[in-house]
Order: sequence, then structure tokens, then C-alpha cells
Amino acid sequence: MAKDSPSISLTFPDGSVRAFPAGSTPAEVAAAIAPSLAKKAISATVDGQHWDLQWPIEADCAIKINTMADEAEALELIRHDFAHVMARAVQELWPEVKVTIGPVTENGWFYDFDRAEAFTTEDLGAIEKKMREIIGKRDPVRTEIWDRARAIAHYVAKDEPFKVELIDRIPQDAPIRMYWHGHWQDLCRGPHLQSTGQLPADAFKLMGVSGAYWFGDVTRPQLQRIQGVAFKNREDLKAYLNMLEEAAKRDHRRLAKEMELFHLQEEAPGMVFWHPNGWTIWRELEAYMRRRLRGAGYKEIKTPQVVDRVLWERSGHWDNYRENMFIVEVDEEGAKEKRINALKPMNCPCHVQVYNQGLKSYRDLPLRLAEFGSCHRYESSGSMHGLMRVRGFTQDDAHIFCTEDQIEAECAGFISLLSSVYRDLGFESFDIKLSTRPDVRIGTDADWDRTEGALKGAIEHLGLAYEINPGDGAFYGPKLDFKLTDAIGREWQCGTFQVDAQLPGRLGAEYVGEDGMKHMPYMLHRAILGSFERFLGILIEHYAGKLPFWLAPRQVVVASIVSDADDYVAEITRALNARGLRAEADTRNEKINYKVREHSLGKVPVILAIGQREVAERTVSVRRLGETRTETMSLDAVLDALAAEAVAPDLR
RNA sequence: GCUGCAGUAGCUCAGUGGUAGAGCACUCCCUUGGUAAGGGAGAGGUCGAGAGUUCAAUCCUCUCUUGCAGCACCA
Repeated sequence: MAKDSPSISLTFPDGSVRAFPAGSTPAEVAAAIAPSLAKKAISATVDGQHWDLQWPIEADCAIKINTMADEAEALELIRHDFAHVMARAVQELWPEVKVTIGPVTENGWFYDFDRAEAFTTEDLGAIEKKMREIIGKRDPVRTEIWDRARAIAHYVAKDEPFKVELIDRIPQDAPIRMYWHGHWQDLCRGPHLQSTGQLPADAFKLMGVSGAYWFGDVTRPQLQRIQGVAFKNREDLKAYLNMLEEAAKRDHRRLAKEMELFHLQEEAPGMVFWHPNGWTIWRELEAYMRRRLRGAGYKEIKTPQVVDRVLWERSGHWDNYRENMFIVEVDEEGAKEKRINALKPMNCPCHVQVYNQGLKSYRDLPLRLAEFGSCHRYESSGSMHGLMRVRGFTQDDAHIFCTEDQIEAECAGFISLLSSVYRDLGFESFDIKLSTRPDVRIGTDADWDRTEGALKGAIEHLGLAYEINPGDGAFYGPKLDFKLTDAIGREWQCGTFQVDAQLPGRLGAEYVGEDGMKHMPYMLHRAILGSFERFLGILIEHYAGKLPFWLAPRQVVVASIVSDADDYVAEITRALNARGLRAEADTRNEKINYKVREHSLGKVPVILAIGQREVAERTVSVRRLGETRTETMSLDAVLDALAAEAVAPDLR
């Protein structure tokens, strides 16, 4: 530390303030605090910015020294350093390979390479091995800021054309940072760890290779992307790999076959053929949602599937989404021009048509129009995935027409409905994201202040936490996204609440205000489940097929043990069905072991086994899914118990 | 849509330049068995679609199509 350096004051998390010479690095700061901290340190947080231990600090700031105990920072560094170590390993194995970029992803990182031959699975093994070697060398990481021209000359000389292009993309006022992991060097904005030895060599795994274009540009040659996952320690990696295995086991496409829920076939890609079992779940869920919406003051409507293009032109969809719409033409005899229709890709324009029938008064607002709206979108072939992304889907859609003053109350009402629905369906927690005004938008700043304020106010009134996605709103209004967490920790965005100050105007929606003048209502687009198809996929995976009793497609199977019990089995089955339960008899010529196995695999929640003893005593033997113990009950008691259990959560 | 891989019995999958096989499921028979697969027999396939090469194609080549993984996309 130079004596004559001007001094800066650093504020530590505990509130203490200490003076350091300007230009001190966090590494020096850590060393001044304690040698042990200097050793454990991985990075710093300087005024909220993730800061490399080697970057000098020039001004007063708040500083925090990070160690591996700081989860978020540690994971970012680990994954980023793994990206570099992997790139180094690849270039050590195949020096001719060109490097491009290697960012951190949700659970790890990827690095895109330019190489003529395809990487194979064996190559991945070799790369992993080389990476462990590199980590074992514990090479220090060092960084320098280079002059732009020097950096370009360097990469031209090294024949790394992508890096040259990358430097060109760095803004003129931004520093060009070079990093070295041992002898291997890369252009990188950092920060990084102190040494490769800080990487957990047993907590990463290369997950595969795929194609990727340079900056996603299809006109450029394709690169090979190697993806890896990395965690702080072996246990976390194992937990993640277990989660993947668990996810594969509960894959709804696989369960759909085992449980006979639905199928898809070539003639209708992305459109679902629902089987009796799957459709039963759908109908239960729909009936539940219908009750909830009705209770929340919605009116249910139904609007056409096939609508003339002129409406889509007016709504603006024709211009923006035409290539994603299914077009329907009819050969009309004698018509000069063929009428061109589209299968509706969304319900909102149709809902405005319903709103527009008859003059609306401010007294009619808020008007909540709901529809289980069947929509079609021509999704690109590669994006379809079981029920999760389909071309024909049904939304639990509704539009609330209201005044600006009503937005906050409607938003609050919506969120409480949504949270109650999620809880009923077995999802305990969800996250809220508020997307605010984008750069390109309609309306004044004052308009946005009020609508964003209304959404914030609603969330805060309910005492809920939320995150802000600045600038991510639609050009016509702010929105909320709701993400729920499933049984194995995956997040799914299902609910949405969107303020629209544009469509009502485009489609001429009006109401007569207290002042006797016509005004444009706001339109709130909102959904709780999103699409039934996708939500059912999520539900199936969340429960691993073991749906709660009220949703289970086959709730009870009555299985005979001996054929002398067949009559009694039929009687029990009739009695169950008479009580509104979904029960089937299984009097096949098979042993009870066989029947129990089959129906257990089919995820039937309750098996009633009936042998001679039960016939004689008019009892049933109850076996619950997932349990091996059985319970003998009288027929009447079972009927009452199961009927009570089958009541949907909102009716209890 | 892009890149890679795949499409063989209802399902899961093996296989071959000379028109095909297993296990489970299905049908029938034996068995009446007490809580996760009792035994036997039988039936079942235009080997995703089309074109080409060949004496001969399920197999080789091309095109299309669908699915899978990843990317891009998702009003």
C-alpha cells in the first residue's frame, strides 16, 4: 500500500467503517482483516456489484467479502470458473478448437466451441478428466485490463475470430478484461475465483452437447455447446442429479401411458386425444375452477373458435402473430373472394365483442367475463413437449373490464383467488414477478405510475413478497406473473395478471361514466392455471401420478379374491358409484397379488379386496396406495368415509 | 424453425440386403388363489410415408413426417 495514496473509507456489513488507500483490492482488504479470511475469500460485493478480489477499489463504498458460505456468489463464481476450466481442458485436448462464449446458466454453465468434428460422449469423459487435472494443479487466476487494439491484435494472432468479434461488441467505454486460469487465457468480464483449486472437483458433471448458433444467429455456422452443471459440493450435485432422475420417473408422458390418460399422434401434432381417465381429471379440475370463478363474481361465456381475419386485423394479432395462427379457408361457391378465418389464438378479442353488446354503464363495472377458451396456436415443431407445450389448448381465461380505480381491488381479489386455488391443488407457495414499463410503450408516465402502483398496492396489501422485472411489461400495460413450485422444487409460471390499456380502445370498448360521457375501460387479462393441458401435466408430475382422491380418475377398484365374491363386488361397486365415487370392479380370473400390483401401478388410491370372509361379514378390506397394511371396515363405513374424502377442497 | 438422434406387435425393446423376434399386455384353457406378476396354449406386424439403388429393401440413398435432447420461439 503506497503511503501517499489518498484514503477511501469502506463500510462493512456490520456497519464499521475503515480507511484504506485508494486502489486497494478486496484481497488486500481481506488480508488486513484476517489471514484466514484472505484465504477463504472468493470475491467481494462492492456497492451491490459482484467484484473480483483483484479489482482495485477507487472510491468510498460498502463492501462485503464473500466466501463459499455466500451461496449466490459462490455458485456464480464456481460455475463461471468451471466454464473457463472446461474451455481450457478442451483446448488442451484439441488445440485447434476455437472458443467463443461460456456463460453461467441456471444450474451450471455452457461453453460454445467451433470444431469441425462432433464432440462424442467419450470426449465428454475425457474433458471431465482433464478438468479434474486442471483443478488439481491449483493454478492461480489473474486478471488484467487491456487496451482494445492490443486485445484484438492478440486474438487475431491466436486465430480466435469469435473473440475478435466479441471485443467489437463490447461497448467503447467498457474495459477489456483478460483472465488467466494458469497459462490459459480468456476474454471475460469476471469476476472469478482466486485459483482453480477453489473449484469443487467432485461437484460438477458435463451434461451433453448440442448445437447452438453464434449469438443465436441462424445465418452463422453452428457451434457445439457443451453444457455442465456444478454445485458447491458433491451432496448438492447428487441432489440435483436425483431430482433429474425423479423428474424422469414422474414424466407426465410416461405416466400418461401407465395411467391411460391421453395420447398424441402424428395426424394431429400438438393436439391431445384425451382418454377416459385423463378426461375425468380434466372435468374435475374444470368443475372446480367453474365453482371458484363463479364464487369470485365471474360470468362464464363461450365464444367462437373460427373467426374472420378482420377481427384479428382490428385487434392487431394479424400483423404480429399471423405465422403462428391456424388459418381456415372455406370454398364458398360463387364467392368472389375467399373468406379467410383463423382459429382463435386467444380469447380477448372475442370477449370484447361480448362486452360491446349493449351499452355499458360504470355501474356494470367491474365486469368479469370468464371462458374455458379453446385456443390454437401454430407452435414451432421443436417447441412442443407432451402436454407442456401444445398447439391446441384451453385456457382458464377471463377478462375484467373495469375503471382505473378498480384495478387495485381487482388485482387483490385475483391474487387471493389464485393463492387459494393453488393451495387447494397442492401447491403451497408461489412467487410473484411484477413487470414494469418497457422503453417502447403507450400512455403517459402518469398512467404507468398509477397502473404499476395499483399492482404493487394490491400485492403489498396482501402482505406478499414480489420481485420486479424492470422494463419487462407489455407496451400496453404492466403485468404480474405467478410461478408455483412443485414437489421436486421446479418452478412453473402459470398465473398471469395483465393490465391492458390498448385493446379496449382498438376494439371500441366503452362505458358511460357518472359524468354521462363515454370512457374506455381498462381490460385485465388474467389466468390462474394458464392452460388446462399444461397445468394437468404439472399436476401429474407434481403428484407423480398419485393425484389427490377428489381428482383421481379411478378412485376405487373393487377386486375379488375368489369368484364367489363377484356378486358382492358388483354390489359394492354399484353402491360406490351411487355415492358419486368413481369405482370399477375387477373380477378377472387373476390372483389378488396380480390385481393389487396392477392397480397400484395404475395409481388407484383405494383398492377394496373382497374374499369369502368379506362376503360373509359384509365388510371390505381397504388398501391405500403406497401402503401395505390393510384395514377391514363395514361396507357402510367405507361408503361414508370415501364419499367424504371425495369432496373437492372448496366444498368441504 | 435449427442441429443431432430415433420411429419394428397395444407397451418396452432386440434384429437382419433374401418380406421378422422377446418380455409384458390381449384371447382361450387350467387354476379359486388373502394384498405388488400362478401355469399352459393362441392370436397379433404393409418394420412411420413416398421415391430411388438392387434380381431382391424393414435394413443402403434421398425427400417428407412424427417423436426425443438441446437451441431458438412462447401474444
